[in-house]
Amino acid sequence: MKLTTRGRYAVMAMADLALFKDKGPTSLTDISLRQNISLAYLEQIFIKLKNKNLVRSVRGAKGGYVLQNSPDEIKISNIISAVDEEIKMLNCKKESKKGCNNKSTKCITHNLWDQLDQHINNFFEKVKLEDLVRKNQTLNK
Amino acid sequence: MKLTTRGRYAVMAMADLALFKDKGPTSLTDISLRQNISLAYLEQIFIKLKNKNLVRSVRGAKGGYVLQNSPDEIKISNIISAVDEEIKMLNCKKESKKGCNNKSTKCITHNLWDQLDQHINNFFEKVKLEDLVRKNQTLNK
DNA sequence: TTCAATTCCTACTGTTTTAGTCTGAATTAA
DNA sequence: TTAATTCAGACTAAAACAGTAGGAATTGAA
Repeated sequence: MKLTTRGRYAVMAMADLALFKDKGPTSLTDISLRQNISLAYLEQIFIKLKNKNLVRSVRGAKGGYVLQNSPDEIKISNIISAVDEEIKMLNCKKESKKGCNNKSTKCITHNLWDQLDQHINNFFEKVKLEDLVRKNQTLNK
Repeated sequence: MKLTTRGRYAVMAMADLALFKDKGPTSLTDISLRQNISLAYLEQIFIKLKNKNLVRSVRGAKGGYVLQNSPDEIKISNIISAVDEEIKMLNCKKESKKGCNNKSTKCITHNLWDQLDQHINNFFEKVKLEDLVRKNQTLNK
């Protein structure tokens, strides 16, 4: 799991979409203004979200994007991996090509990174878009 | 917690040091050969480890580096943060300067990243250098 | 005393990633 | 027809990353 601001923007945008999901398609212009993210950058991000079937697009005037599933079905992990590609953050690629088999001193840290990666993935697997939106609403009270 | 190969190299090198700690100072040349990390790069990394008092240096011929504490007292988190500087991986800096107070939609993801960061820190807090070395030894059986 | 092994110090560099920008085309509601 | 939108792809500035290079200082051993 790679973690960049692009991933964070994606989560913010999807949360925004969730908040306004009852008002028809949400345009990127709106999200751009509300979340203060450059429109052109959002466009790039949404192409990826669309390709991964997380959102559906409505073209033309009054168009925008709509969530493909309900917020309680969308995992944060899906959003992040949609825009940030790679799942593994630090792996043993080099060593594994040279025959890393978990038995050499070189790969003494192999398991450690593996476990951490599982940890992070697990964390984002548990959190749904719905959780963020709910949290935001209570915070706004 | 930022996670790069530099941090991983640092952990590998420290683990190597732990494995050979009974044989006097370990030279970077040795570590370089055993762990297959460039000597010059190791030098840079060890300057930082030394500045953070994780290792002690012995200059001159037959010199090298020695762990400052016993492996069961050295947390992985200390090693990584020593060489990778930053603790926070993704924060709300921009927004916080503009008055992010956890109440705005903009910072809807604020808590999420905070929690994740705690998660990761917590993970590396629990693991000690000793754990890696022990694991390596059993794996070598 | 000399030499080789070592740490120490600092500057430089090539590559990749990141976070965008820019331009323009296609689509469609009003 | 027009304005609002998505779609597409090339381009770019800056930073980070991983590593190189060159040499100075220190010190154990021959």
